[in-house]
Amino acid sequence: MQRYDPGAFPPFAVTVDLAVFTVREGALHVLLVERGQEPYRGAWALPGGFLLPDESAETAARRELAEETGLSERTAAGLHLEQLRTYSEPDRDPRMRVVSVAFTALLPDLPEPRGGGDAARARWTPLGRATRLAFDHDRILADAHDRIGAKLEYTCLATAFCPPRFTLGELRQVYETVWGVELDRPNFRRKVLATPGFVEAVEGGPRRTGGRGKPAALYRAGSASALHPPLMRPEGRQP
Amino acid sequence: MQRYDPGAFPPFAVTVDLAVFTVREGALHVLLVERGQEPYRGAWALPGGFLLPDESAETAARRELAEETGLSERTAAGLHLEQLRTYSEPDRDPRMRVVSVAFTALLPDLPEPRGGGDAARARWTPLGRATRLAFDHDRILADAHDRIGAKLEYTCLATAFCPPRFTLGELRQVYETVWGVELDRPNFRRKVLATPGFVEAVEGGPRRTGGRGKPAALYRAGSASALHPPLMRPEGRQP
DNA sequence: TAAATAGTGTCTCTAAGACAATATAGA
DNA sequence: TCTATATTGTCTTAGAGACACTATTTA
Repeated sequence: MQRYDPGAFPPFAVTVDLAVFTVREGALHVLLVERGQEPYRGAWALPGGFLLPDESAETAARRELAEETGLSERTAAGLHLEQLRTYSEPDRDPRMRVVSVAFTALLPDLPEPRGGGDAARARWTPLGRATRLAFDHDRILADAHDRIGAKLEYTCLATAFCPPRFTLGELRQVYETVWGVELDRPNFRRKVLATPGFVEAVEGGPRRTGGRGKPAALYRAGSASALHPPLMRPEGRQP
Repeated sequence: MQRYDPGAFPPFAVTVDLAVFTVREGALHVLLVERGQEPYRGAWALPGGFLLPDESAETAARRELAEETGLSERTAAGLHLEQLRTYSEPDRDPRMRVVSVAFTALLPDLPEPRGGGDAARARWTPLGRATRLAFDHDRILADAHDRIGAKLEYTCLATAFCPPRFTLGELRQVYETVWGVELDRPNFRRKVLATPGFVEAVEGGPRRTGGRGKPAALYRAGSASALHPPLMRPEGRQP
């Protein structure tokens, strides 16, 4: 920022890439698009695109998210979106310098992406099959997965995976799916309810979680954002 | 990343900004440089600069860190450097679109930056007096401070603030300085020593921490990077 | 001596983990 | 009936917080 010589700086293209996750049928899914042009034509990639001249990366990410999922921009404006990190290796795009700001977004289980334009090529893909992606998107996706796993430990973010009203069973399944572990039901319940502002009880009738079993009480996301103390995943470490 | 039209993308300048912290005399200090050109001529700013055509942001950050501190690139290569986030508001630079990838670095207490070039304008500044910085650097600095405070809780990063051999008193002062709290000495000691790989005892003679008092045993950083369970700061929350 | 820091030991309380037992649904 | 889920409750244990006490240095 010191040597200031307008016009003499090396020009870069700046893009955003989105790692958009959801939990469906007990498996973590990520939103992928099929590339229509070279390079990597026909390969799957994270959705994203170039920043417009007067957009911040956050604004561009929210716009791309709305375009790719078919959500209204108004709905997309309320979704949880968070910067992951920026990828800037000189060779990450075969034909020019492209610096990409990556974001993660967590969505409740939504219908298959509809709508015109880019969304037509978008699909929810189980994380295990989201491999051999274009560019360095395998790496971005792995980083995003690590990040959300870690964030579930010390934030209330898991509720972003749930519909507006959810059962504690559904919330627990979010943790189990993202972490790939089984959690003790009674202990999970105790921990969640003992954390002020994590969830709030909702009147309305109870609902079944898995088809069978006793119907469960409904909750909505609370006002807290951090978890103190954290809800640590079992087995200590994971790096 | 989808609509690919080489040459038709909006061009951006890409820079790195560095929030370099150290603990001296019981206070958190940050490395600042005085700007020599417009805009913000004469104002203090975080060190940083443009990416060279074949550099990643990480490489550029390490190069700038070496230039600004006067450290050899070889020494700088071993220092802890971590991406904070990317700042891309359209109006963050008054004359053109500049996207900046911000990094944090943690250094042990070093002599005043020496060496030629940019380092001549660099100074360690107590965090409380690092205000009214150029561009959006107040915001970046605040984000960086938040981040390192949080990272001390669940990583072994505090040792990056210490010299190669340090006492537990020095390590505790790092926590107390960054968090702005007092920690119980015996409990801190118990926690650190009970975490495998956090620190390792070193033979050598004991050393005084604060001038007075019983000399303390020396330790060096261990091989662990994460802290399980975390070393939470008192009073629960801080946002 | 007093003051400051290092280090040991102890007690309490919270919270996590394990797990038994009961309740209510569908197949 | 059996099975699956929800919900309540109990017991044990690890770990954090508070704090007393001793040890060793400088002023």
